[in-house]
Amino acid sequence: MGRGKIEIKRIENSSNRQVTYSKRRNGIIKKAKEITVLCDAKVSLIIYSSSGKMVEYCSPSTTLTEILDKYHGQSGKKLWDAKHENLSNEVDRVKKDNDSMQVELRHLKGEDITSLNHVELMALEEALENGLTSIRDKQSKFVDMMRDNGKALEDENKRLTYELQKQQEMKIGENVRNMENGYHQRQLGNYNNTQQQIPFAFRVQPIQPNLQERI
Amino acid sequence: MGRGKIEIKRIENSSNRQVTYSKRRNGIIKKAKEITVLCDAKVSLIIYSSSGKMVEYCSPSTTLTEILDKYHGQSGKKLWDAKHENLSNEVDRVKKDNDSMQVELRHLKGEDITSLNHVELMALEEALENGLTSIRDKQSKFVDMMRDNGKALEDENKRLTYELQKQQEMKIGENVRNMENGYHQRQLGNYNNTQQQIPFAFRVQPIQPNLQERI
DNA sequence: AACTATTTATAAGA
DNA sequence: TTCTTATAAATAGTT
Repeated sequence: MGRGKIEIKRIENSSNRQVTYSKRRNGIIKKAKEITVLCDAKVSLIIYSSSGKMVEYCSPSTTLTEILDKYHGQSGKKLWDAKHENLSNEVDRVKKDNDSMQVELRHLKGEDITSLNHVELMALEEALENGLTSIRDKQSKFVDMMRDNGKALEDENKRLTYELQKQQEMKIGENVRNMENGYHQRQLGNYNNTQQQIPFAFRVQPIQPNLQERI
Repeated sequence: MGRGKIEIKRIENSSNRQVTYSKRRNGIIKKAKEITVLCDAKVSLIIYSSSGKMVEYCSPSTTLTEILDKYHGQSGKKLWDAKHENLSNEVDRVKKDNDSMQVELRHLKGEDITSLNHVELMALEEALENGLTSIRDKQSKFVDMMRDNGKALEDENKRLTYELQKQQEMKIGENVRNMENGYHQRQLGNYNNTQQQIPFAFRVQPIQPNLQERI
């Protein structure tokens, strides 16, 4: 039905194919609607283009779910039963895994071990010892790090204290010289309040400990 | 398309409706086949007549299940009933449990602990120590039991040896008396083969250690 | 189910 | 994509 007759085989020209697809897709959907109205039929129609785009028609009197339910009943084919079974199996499998892990965990925590034999207990003991070793290792690294850090802070503290002392002494010396020279001092504060008298660039900044690991 | 134009509304005459249904149903299926071939499309078409009879077409390149999978993904509508939803959820939930147990197990085995902080490590260490304590406790009970059992066996052995000795001596004394009395001895065996000469009730039975727990 | 007049769908072109 | 139109195809009513 068109300017020329066409053979029913794949249209090789892709834009022609696309055009024909749109036209015929609309045609089929129209036909589906018509048979639904004319003949009281129920139709479910799902079409994917070669590019994967989907269009769907389902008679307004029903739903896809309902149609598929009937389909399931009449065709005898398993549609989602297979899926259901798969899911069920997966649940079972995962639950089994779960249980065995739960048992393992309880054993590692020293619970429910009455049923274990000597060899199993030995293995458990070894696993626990290994775990403990790893964790204590990690802990001791942590402690080392803290100690090193503390030491570094201490050293920095000493250095800063020394710097402050020096600055303070310098300042006092200068003031004394200024006073000796008859220089007018506007600054009348306590000389012990050293922070006020040190230029900003020399003020103590909190150091940022280079903790690579969380505390 | 026919001898006359028809309005698209339900055909009241039921036999006309049935005839039109057959014709148009075939027409749609033909169209579905054609678009499948011409345009590389995938089509799922399910039609129910008003009497409930079903026909189905599905492009040969695919399956209804596959189409419905895609549909499920693209439309976002849930075709699978509550049952499936529940199962899906359960799978997810159980998998989540699984994952967290897996992590816990690995931690207890001293693996993947870089991400843990000090407090978490302390907790882990404590758990491991508790586990180790339980298991060593159990182990030592087991050793005690073995030792007790060994001791019991030893004592029993001594008692039995003593009994045997006594029986043997009694037997010899009896035989000697018999010989002195001129009693005919049919039995000419070696007297050291004591087992043969002790009444059944006195024979040594292997004792069954009362091990309530498996070894 | 077959026939066929007519309507409808659509291929090709714009 | 959309419109146009010649033609193929579908089908309503009839036999």
